[in-house]
Amino acid sequence: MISKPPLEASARTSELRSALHGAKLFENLDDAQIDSIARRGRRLRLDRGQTLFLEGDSAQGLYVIVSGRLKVYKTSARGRHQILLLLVQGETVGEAAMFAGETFPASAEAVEAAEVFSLPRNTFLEVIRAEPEVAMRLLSALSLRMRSFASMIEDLSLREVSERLASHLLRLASERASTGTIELDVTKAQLAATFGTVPETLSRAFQQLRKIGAIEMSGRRIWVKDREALDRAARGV
Amino acid sequence: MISKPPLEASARTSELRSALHGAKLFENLDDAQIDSIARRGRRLRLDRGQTLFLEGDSAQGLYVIVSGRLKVYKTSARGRHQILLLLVQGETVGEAAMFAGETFPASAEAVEAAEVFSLPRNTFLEVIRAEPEVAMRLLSALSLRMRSFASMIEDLSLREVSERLASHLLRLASERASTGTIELDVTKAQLAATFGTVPETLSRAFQQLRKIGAIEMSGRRIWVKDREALDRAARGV
DNA sequence: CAAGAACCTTGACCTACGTCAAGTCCGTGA
DNA sequence: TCACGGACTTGACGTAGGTCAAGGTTCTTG
Repeated sequence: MISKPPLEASARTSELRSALHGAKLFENLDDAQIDSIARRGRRLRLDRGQTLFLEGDSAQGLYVIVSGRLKVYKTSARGRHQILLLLVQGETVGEAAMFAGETFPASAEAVEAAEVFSLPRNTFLEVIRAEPEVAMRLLSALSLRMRSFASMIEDLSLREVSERLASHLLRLASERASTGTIELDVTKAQLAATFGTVPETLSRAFQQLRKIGAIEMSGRRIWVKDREALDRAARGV
Repeated sequence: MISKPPLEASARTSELRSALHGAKLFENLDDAQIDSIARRGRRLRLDRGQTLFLEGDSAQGLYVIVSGRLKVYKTSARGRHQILLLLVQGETVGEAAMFAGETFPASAEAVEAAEVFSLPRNTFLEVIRAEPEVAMRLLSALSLRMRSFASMIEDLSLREVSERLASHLLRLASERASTGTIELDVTKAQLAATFGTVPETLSRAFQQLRKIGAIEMSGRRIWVKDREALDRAARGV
């Protein structure tokens, strides 16, 4: 890092600034504030598969994803995984651990090479106290996350795997307001772990949706052939 | 209500004040502030089984439990229930809906006769803006709830019913720092719904723990006979 | 106190889904 | 070009746990 020429370093600094600006949490801060935050934290590079923290680690502060992707997950005694969150650029993790308890309730690792910005607990608490707007944004970020956790609980407890899959595909199809084509951006093993299941079962759920004519599939590319049917499958009808 | 003598009414007002004071959210506010809040909200009485709100209802504001108990739950298409939260005096519900989305993501009803205090959205937002400390407490309340949701997800996805039950009993046993006797304060049907299962399965899980000598049971009273065994059962060994 | 109505348990049965074991089909790198 | 590993699929199988039905026990309430 030290050996890199200044120009490169400055390019990367501005990349960091824009990433912090891009974080919903800091959206309303001005350049001076962003700079001050940027100066007070550290950057970390993570290779694919590298761990950011493990469940039970003491929580040092807040992490902002600058680039790449991370998963936050729980592991069972028998080695299965449940993904709680998939984080992309601009998202944050570790906020909750700062306000409740001293340790992380789950583990985090990079699913592809990533760069994260880590802000010490106290610095972040200062920012919150100085900028009520940041606190408000944090409240809404936590609230959204709670909502998504609540629906994961609902899914795990009350809905079948193929219903969860169908819902997920419908959401993707509408988000990417697309031609009816979806390109998965995660491996199916990861997708399975976000649904609380295993690759084999996910695979069978895909076949099930194919059999009723709701989708066609090739690799990670999926075509929605019959939205009505997909909708019915999502509702368990 | 109108027919009640003034003395009664004033007694009930002070009961409300002390309930608001008892709410972690408002702990640090002084009497004048509490009074101002008390004046700006409404009281609601709920009979056992009565609904406070349904999933999808538009979120009016914040509710503080003054007395009694409520459950917050999701319902499946097939009529099963998953309890997300059991709320007692001093706890609040509806905060998250105020910051994320317009509607409640789950339903709430009284599991025993209850009284709740309802504070309009805008009033609560004013309080938060005026009192950063309230925002901080709200952040920690949401963080704690997130943590508990995360562990529900873990339980549902990665642990068996008897493991969840054993953990739950261990927690109760240590909280009530007791003689090894636990008195359940919910019906077993409700307990089942908090574990994401049905009464029949919960009943069998109890028998399983009894069979290994971990507990003895009579009605809602449970004796922990072998803490070691219960601990092993909780960890799935 | 009687009579419901909840609540709880038990047995028989069924199914969704996890596990184990073989594949197949890539893409990458020597 | 081959081979190796990772991603994905498919089949066979076992089981946790959901459903249905029946019966017992404990609370409510007239």
